[in-house]
Amino acid sequence: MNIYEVAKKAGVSIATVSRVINKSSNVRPETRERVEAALKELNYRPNEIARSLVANTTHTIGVLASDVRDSYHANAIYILEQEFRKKGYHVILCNTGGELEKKKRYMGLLLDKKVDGMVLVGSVFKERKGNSHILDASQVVPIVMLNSLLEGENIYCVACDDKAAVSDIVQSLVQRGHREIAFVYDVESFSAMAKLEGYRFGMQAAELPIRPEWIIRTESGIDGGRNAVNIMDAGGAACTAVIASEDNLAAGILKGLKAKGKKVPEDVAVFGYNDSVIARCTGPELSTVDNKVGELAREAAGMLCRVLQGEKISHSKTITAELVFRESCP
Amino acid sequence: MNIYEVAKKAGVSIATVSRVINKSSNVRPETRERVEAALKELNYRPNEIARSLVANTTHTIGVLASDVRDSYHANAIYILEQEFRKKGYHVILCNTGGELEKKKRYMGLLLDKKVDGMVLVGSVFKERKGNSHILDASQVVPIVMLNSLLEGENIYCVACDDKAAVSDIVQSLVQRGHREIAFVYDVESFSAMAKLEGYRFGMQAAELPIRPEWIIRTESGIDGGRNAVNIMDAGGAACTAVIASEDNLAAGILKGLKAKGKKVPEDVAVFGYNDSVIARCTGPELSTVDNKVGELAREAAGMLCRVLQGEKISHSKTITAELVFRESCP
DNA sequence: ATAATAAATGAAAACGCTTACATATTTTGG
DNA sequence: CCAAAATATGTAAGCGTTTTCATTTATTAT
Repeated sequence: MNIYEVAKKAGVSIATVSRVINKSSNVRPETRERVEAALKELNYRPNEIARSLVANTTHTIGVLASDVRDSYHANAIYILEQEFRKKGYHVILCNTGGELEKKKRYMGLLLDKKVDGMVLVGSVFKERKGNSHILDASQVVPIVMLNSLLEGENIYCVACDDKAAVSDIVQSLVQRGHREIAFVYDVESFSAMAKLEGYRFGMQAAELPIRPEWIIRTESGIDGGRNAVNIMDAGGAACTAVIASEDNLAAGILKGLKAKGKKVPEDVAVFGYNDSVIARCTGPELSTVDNKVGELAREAAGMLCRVLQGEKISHSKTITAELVFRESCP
Repeated sequence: MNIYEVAKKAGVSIATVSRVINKSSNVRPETRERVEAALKELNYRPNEIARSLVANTTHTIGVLASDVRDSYHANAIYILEQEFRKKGYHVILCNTGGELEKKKRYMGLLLDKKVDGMVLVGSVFKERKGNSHILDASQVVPIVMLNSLLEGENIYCVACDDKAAVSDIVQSLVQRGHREIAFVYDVESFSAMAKLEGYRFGMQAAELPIRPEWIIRTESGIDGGRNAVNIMDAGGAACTAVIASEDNLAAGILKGLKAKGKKVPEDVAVFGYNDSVIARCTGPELSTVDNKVGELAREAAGMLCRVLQGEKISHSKTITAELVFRESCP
C-alpha cells in the first residue's frame, strides 16, 4: 500500500495524491474528493520513513536520562513526552546509566537516526572536560540541557536554582536555631554540586563553621541514606540537621536516625530534595524542595520546539525552587 | 556527507562502499582498506533513515505505557529500553495516560513510523471490547503485552500471576488469624481485576464471607489510600487487614489508619503491591508483593526480539510473584 | 473568438541507501 | 598458457515520498 496505488485508484498522478495529503493548494475540488475517497477506501497512511528521507526531518526528539526509574527523571520524561507529543514529535528514550561512553554512543546513534533535536536530562558533570560530544552533536541538532549548564551556539539550558534552594534551606534551619548542619549527597552530578555550593554559601552567610565531616558522600538510595548516618556517627560529627540532595537519601537518613534512637524532628531535622512521592510516604513526612521538574520539562520542550521552528530564543532559563515544610522540619 | 562522497574519495563505486560498511564479503582487502580510510577520514556515518527505507525495518520499538511516573511502569520501561538497546533497537516512548483514544492514535503513528514491534505495558482493560486496534496493529507488527492478556496470532503476553499472589496474601493473613480482610484498588486495569479475583478466590478458599464494603475502589495515589480508610470507616466495615492493589495506595492507607489512631500491624495489617521503593520508605515498612517487573520486562523484550528474528515462540509466559513480609504484616 | 493569464496536473528527479545483475578482473585446473 | 570458474567491482533499479518544472486545461480580458 503506497501512494502509487492510491493514485491508480483515483486516476491521478502521485503528485496530485501528495498534494491532497499535504493539503497543498491548486487541486480541483472534484479531484480532491476523488483522491480523498481513494485514500479512505484504501485506508492509506503515508510512510513516515520515506517522508523523513526527503524532508530531512523525522519529528523525533532524543531524550537522554541516566535512569527513568528515578522519580525525578520519570517526571521529567513524562512531561517531555507529553509536550513533544502535543507538538507532533515522538520521543526516543535513552537511559545512559550515567555512563559517559554510553551517552556518547547513544548520541551518535540518535544523530544517525536523524532526530531533530535532543534533550539531556541532568547529565553534565561539572569540571570534567568530557562535554565535547555534546558540543559536537550541537553542530548537527539543537540540544536542550535540563538541569545542567553548558555554553554553546546551539545549546539551550533550563535549570532550577538548586544553589539558592539549599542556601535557603540552611537559612531556614538557622532561623530554627540549628548551627550544626550536615549535607549528604550521592552522585557528583551538576545539580548535586550546585546544591553543595548552596550549602556552603548558606553556612558562610550565616557565619557558621563548616566541618568537613558534615559533608558526606554516600551511595544512592535509601541504603545510602542509612549509611550516611553511620558515617556521621562514626566520624563523631554531631549535628542537629541534615540536608540530603535527594528524597531517597533523606528517607534512608530517617531510617538511620530511627535505628540510632534519634527522634525527627526533635533531635535532628531532616530535609530532602525533589518533592517526590516518597516525601509524603515517610513517617515523619519529609520537608523537601519542590524543584519544579514539571515546569522545567515543559519549558525545555517548549524551547526546543521554538528553536526547531527557527525562532531565536534566549539560551538559558532558570526556575526558582520552593521549600516544602513537612514533619521532618516543620 | 553521503555514500557518494566516500565513494569518490576512495575511488570506488557506492556499491563497494556499501559492501564495506555492511561487512559483506567479496571485497579485496586492499580496496576495503582504501574505503575504510575514506570512511574514517570523512567521519562518515550511514543515514539510518535511508537504510530503513530500503530495508523496511527501523530497529525501533514502540513502547506504550499509561504513565512513566508510576514506579511500576518506570521499572518496566527502564528494563525494556536496556534490553532492546542491547539488541540494537531504539525505543519510542508513548504515555497514553490510560486513554483509549490516545492509545489508538499513538499506535497508528508508531506504525506510520514503521516500528518493528510494540510493547504495551499493562493496558488492556478486561471485559471491554476495545481491543480491536491492538489486533489490527498486530496484523502489521508483533505486539507484546506486558501484564495483560490478549489472544492473537501475532500477539505475545508475559504476565505475573497476580491472582495467585493476592490469593496467597489472603492465605497468609488467614494463617495469622485475620478473618475480616479488605481489598482496595484504584483503576480497573487488567491486573487490578486479576488481583480482585485473587482476593475473592482466597477468601472463598478460606471459607470466609466477603462483604461488599470490603471491596473498595478509590482514586489513585496516597490520597486515594487515605480516602479508602475513610470510606471503610463510614461504611462501618471493620476489618483487621487491608490488601491494596498498589504500594502508593497502601502508603495512603497507612496514613489514614494512623490518623484514625489505629496501629499497624497490631490493629490492622496492611499489604501493598509492587515492592516499589515506597514500600521501604514508609513507617512501618510495607509488606508487599514483588511482582518481578524487571523479569517481566526482560522476558517481554526477549520475546519480541526472538519473534523479530523469525523464531517461533510460545504466545504467553507467566511469572510467579513473591510475597515480601515487612513491618506492616510481619 | 482568441490571446494572455491563471490554475491544475503529471513526469521526473531527488533524498541516501541496498542489492540484483552485468561486467571486469583474478585465480585455478588441466 | 588458456579456458573455466571464482572473485571483485560497477551500473542501475528500487524503497515511498516530496517537489520542481513542464505541460495541459480552465479562466479571464479584449
